Amino acid sequence: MSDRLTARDRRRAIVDMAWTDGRAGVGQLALHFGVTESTIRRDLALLTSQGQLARTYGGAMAHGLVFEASLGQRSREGFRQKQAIAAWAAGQIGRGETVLLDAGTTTGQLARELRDRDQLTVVTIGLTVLNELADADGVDVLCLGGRLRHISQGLVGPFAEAALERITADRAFLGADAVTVENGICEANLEQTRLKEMMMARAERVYVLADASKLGRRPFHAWARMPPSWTLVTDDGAPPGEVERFRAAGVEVIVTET
Amino acid sequence: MSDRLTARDRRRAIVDMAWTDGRAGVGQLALHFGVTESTIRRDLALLTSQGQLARTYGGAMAHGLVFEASLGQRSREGFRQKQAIAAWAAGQIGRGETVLLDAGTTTGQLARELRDRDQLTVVTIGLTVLNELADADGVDVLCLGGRLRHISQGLVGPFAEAALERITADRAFLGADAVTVENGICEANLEQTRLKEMMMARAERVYVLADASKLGRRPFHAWARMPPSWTLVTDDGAPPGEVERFRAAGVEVIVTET
DNA sequence: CGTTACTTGCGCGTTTCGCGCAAAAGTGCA
DNA sequence: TGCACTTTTGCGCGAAACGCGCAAGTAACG
Repeated sequence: MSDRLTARDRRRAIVDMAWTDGRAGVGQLALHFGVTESTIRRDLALLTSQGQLARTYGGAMAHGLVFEASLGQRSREGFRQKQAIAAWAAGQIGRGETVLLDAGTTTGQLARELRDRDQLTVVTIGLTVLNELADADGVDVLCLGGRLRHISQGLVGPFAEAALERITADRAFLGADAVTVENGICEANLEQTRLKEMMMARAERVYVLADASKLGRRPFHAWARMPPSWTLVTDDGAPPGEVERFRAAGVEVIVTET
Repeated sequence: MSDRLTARDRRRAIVDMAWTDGRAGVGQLALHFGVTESTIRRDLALLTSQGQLARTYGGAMAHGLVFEASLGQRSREGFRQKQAIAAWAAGQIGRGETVLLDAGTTTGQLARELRDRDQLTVVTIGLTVLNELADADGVDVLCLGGRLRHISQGLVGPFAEAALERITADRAFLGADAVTVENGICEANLEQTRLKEMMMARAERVYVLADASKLGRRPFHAWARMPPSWTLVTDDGAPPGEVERFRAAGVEVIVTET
């Protein structure tokens, strides 16, 4: 404080302070560095535009990375639908059960619903799921491991497959890029579909969580074969005809109300 | 929008919108719900006090869980030190290498330094590391899997151990609850120390990242045996005598300047 | 039906913000 | 060293956002 720092150093120090204390006030910072509040405001504006801080009234706060990453990009659309689907799914899970959770925003929502449970074991390959349950002391969380797919924030590959062979679950909740009556779950590549097939094989009951926008689409050409019996959970934006076709094919379909 | 919602519903909707869009403005919300900005401000104040939102200038944003979890509790103290240690460690890592990263805040910082790298493989059991690298497209990230320890945000157990047997790394960077000259790394239980021993065995070079506060303490009674040669990275808050004792014992010691 | 608790809109004074401008400090080059 | 150029800083001012109190309106409950 005795001598003035350069602008860059001061800005880095501001970020540090915000990270350390969680929050830093304009006046407090101005006093600390011996500069005007204007200067601090300019710094905060710059740092905010760089995404290093989040501006608050009268100061700034640090904001985590995961937030931007996992939420900002994808779960923008269809939050309500996913929320409704997740809520229904959470209702199916009883005490003492072991459930298998796929990667994805919907399963992330489901994990969020499970945060306050206890006597529950969650096995997952999803980073969003892990984060939601990071502080859920009552929930036993098992991560299968694997290579991280940055796009889907999920783990795939041999580690996950090897670990899967060593566990079973009461229920498996899977996401999907798309679902059709004829072929089942569609994903970007075979590595993912193989993993999903294995997850389905290791669970007594299989649920596919897919909001209405996922039904009937065929964006890719990798498909996971479905077990004899499974449940599709979607929202009331699903075309009734499409729902009927699934039911006619022997699939149990749950339509949640948003 | 045609009809007015109840206050509680509106507040829940606000939280949803903030989660979905990442951020919601006061004016925008007021318009959306057909109420005054005052009302919105009151809602935001309430929701903020409940910890559901973070207030910003002119609106509010959802604040992730990770923030509260990883920052709020632990990395408060010693941020600068950990930062310096992590920066030095990052400097050791070259292109094309495979590095093993332990769980912990310091290794999380190290991961942060590696976000912009490419041609780099990171193998880890730390949730903080995964989160830092979730969007690092250039970095191959492998997660070993295991049971999640909520306290340390790290994975332990058979899955991690089994996966470790199938890989090796150029360097391993480990955290520690404490380090002593006589016994090496101290942790809360044997499960963790065993995992650390295995990680050390699978890497060519071993670095222990421990800020000054960790040196010489003995908070627990589980110890990991150290390899013949390893490097201790600490900060300049370390007592010179302590540093000398490590050096006398044949340990390479790096003292970073904060 | 009356009481109670809650919610909402409005007005007001206060705090904070952002921007423009000119002085000061730092940077690079001959 | 001296000079031109860029960056940074302080200050003033109008605009925006904020919190608070009050009165009217609305839902909850016995």
